[in-house]
Amino acid sequence: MGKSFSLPRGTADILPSDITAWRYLESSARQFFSVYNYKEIRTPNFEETELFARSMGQSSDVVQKQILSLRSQKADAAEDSGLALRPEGTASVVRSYIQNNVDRKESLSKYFYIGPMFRGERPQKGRLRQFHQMGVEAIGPDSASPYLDAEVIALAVNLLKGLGLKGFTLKINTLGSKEDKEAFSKKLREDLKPHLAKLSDESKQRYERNVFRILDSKSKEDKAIVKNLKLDHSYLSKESLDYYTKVKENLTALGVAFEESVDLVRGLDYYTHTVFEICDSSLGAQDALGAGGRYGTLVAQLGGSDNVEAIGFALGMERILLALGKVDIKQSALDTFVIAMDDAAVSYAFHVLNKLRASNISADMHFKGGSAKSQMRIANKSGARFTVIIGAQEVQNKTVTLKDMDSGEQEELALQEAISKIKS
RNA sequence: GUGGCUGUGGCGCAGUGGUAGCGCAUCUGAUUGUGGUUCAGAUGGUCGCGGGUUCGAACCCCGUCAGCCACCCCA
Repeated sequence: MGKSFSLPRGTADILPSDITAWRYLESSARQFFSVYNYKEIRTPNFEETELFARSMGQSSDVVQKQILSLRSQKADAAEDSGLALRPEGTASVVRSYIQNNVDRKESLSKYFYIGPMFRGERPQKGRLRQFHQMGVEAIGPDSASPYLDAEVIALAVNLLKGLGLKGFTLKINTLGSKEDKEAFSKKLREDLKPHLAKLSDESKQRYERNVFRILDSKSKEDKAIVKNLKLDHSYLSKESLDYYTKVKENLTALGVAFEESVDLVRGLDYYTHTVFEICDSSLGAQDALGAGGRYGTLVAQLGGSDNVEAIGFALGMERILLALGKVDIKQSALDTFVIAMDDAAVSYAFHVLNKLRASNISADMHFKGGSAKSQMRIANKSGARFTVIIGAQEVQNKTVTLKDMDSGEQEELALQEAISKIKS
């Protein structure tokens, strides 16, 4: 026996027994994306580390602590390659958009992606180091429309509903323009200053690094202080407020229920204006099924044109699956299981197996033989609708015995007859 | 990254100092070529890994790895 290996921390095998749920999730999602006219894009699973730092924000925890860097064998052992596994999808999609000069080809591009993401966090329920997200990005000079904000949010909500989820809530907020955001950040610092001593240690750090995060602190003291600030949208420009009002009107028109939450902020720097979050309380601490928002300046920040805006969201697929619980979808059953009653019948049974498959009938058999009883047990466990029994008699008569596993009835037939019966 | 809890046959668990059991699953059998129920029997574990204490450890101690829950962070 050699050394045995186990999964790297925070990763998971998706076994055949899990696949049904995954495929259900993916195919429903693709259906929704297609209905909303979003096209699939596939980007590499790794990029230049700098891309993530510039997009998500140098100070964000994801960039500071959770990036999994690649190390080149050619370089010194200590030297990293400047490449990193992607912690999210947006940066790559925007990079690709810019690199391919898509803004010169069309005024609005609607993309979706599905794939693995990587973050070096300590694993817990709903949080893995390799996890999967599916998301949408609408990018282009024409993307600055409150209708598009509503469309993107509605797509996320309807997709989750379509999967059968019910217990989730949508929260929305606006951060305003880049200028508004800066003004708010300043105001927040001033308002919090008198309370600084009473804030939790984490929030003291947040005060310096990213004040907004204090707003969704889980500490009781912090919550009380934040509540007392009586936050509102008074720092917003009229344009930003009007835009936000439009988004809400459009959501209502689409029948999308939402909660407004002035203290909803996102951890990544690139968000401006509309932000939203979809939570499901059944999930525990990691309760965000998905989140997204508008990013007004990201494209320019990454070297694209100034007039190109974007909006998008990402959904955590493992979390959706957790929230769905046991997905009850019938597995596609095996059509037939072939049984050889004795060694002499095996080669003819093998021939029959092949004929069945050639006729597009799913079929399997147990090559190791064994008693008729044990083979029948295996056939039963396989879930096959029919058993095709081959013994001396069938070999002699060039026939097969076809047994219906539900009714238990069986009859000896020519192979062609059996095939048409299975297909009917 | 921090704290708490956990780690025993494939799975779920019991066993808290004298070298391991239970349920499910698996396999075999219950008259000659036949399943799902039932009955009888059988296989399977150096008790996550590495040290230590002890005459003796699954059980106590230390370390380590992994999982879970919370913090943190975020999808």
